[in-house]
Amino acid sequence: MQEGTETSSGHPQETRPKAELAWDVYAKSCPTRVLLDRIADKWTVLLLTTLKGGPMRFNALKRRVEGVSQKMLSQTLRQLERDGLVSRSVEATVPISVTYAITPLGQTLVAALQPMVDWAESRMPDVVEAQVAFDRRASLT
Amino acid sequence: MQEGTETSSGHPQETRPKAELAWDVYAKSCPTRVLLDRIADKWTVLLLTTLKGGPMRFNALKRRVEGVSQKMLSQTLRQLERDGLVSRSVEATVPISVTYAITPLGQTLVAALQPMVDWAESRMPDVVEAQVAFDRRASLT
DNA sequence: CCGTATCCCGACAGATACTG
DNA sequence: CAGTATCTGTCGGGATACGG
Repeated sequence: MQEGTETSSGHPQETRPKAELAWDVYAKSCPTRVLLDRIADKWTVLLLTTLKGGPMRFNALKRRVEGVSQKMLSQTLRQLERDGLVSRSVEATVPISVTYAITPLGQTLVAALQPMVDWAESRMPDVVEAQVAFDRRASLT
Repeated sequence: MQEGTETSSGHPQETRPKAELAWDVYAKSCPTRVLLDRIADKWTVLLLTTLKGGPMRFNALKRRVEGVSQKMLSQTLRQLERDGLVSRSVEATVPISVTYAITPLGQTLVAALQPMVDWAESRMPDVVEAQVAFDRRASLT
């Protein structure tokens, strides 16, 4: 396994064994970074919001999200399970079936993310407008 | 320039010219992904919250954030400026001086991000606890 | 059906050196 | 001081194939 296995580091691309300060990103205790690394994950939010609608099986999720590879799906789900945001239950049917569900903790996260989503929906036009203006200015240089 | 130059695509790693559906990540209009790509950016939130405390010069920011390279700093700042979240003003002093400040729009984003930050601070212990439990279970396999 | 293991490429961060 | 240019290594993550 190549990625997503670090136990508690939190620095995705730490490649400096020499420095003793090891650039603790901003302050001594900045839990924001840790959370951010999770949210930054391409599929985390998508899966969490999807599971908010109710428990789902692996392949159902795969179909619903559509674009996620098996690798990323299982990888992300395991991450989420490890973080206690999603629960995994196995039923010993003939072809084994696994169901994923959002946990209460996961629900609180989704709720906390809502203002961000709302912001995106209401303010994104402003951002796009700003981008267009910026690009126009840049292009006529 | 190699990265962060795409004008309106929004898909960071689109490498499939064949498919006509081109996996629009989840739904037809999902501004969440666009915003997420911005927030996922390693330094965006950090810079935004730093600038919330008041305007700053380039090197001042570089010192304050500590860990960011010139490249990533200038790159991220330009992104933020393009998105209309940060403003850039140049004073023609002898050694030129440039000041960055957060815009009103940027402030609304920071505000919208606050619940997420609060969540991180209050619930992160739960997450860490879940991780420890998960890893214990995994290790004794 | 539910994953894990392997291969491989492109994106992107960091370091360094140079310019206005 | 405020950047840009380039080079390089590392890692995310898609495709594929295989195991329980």
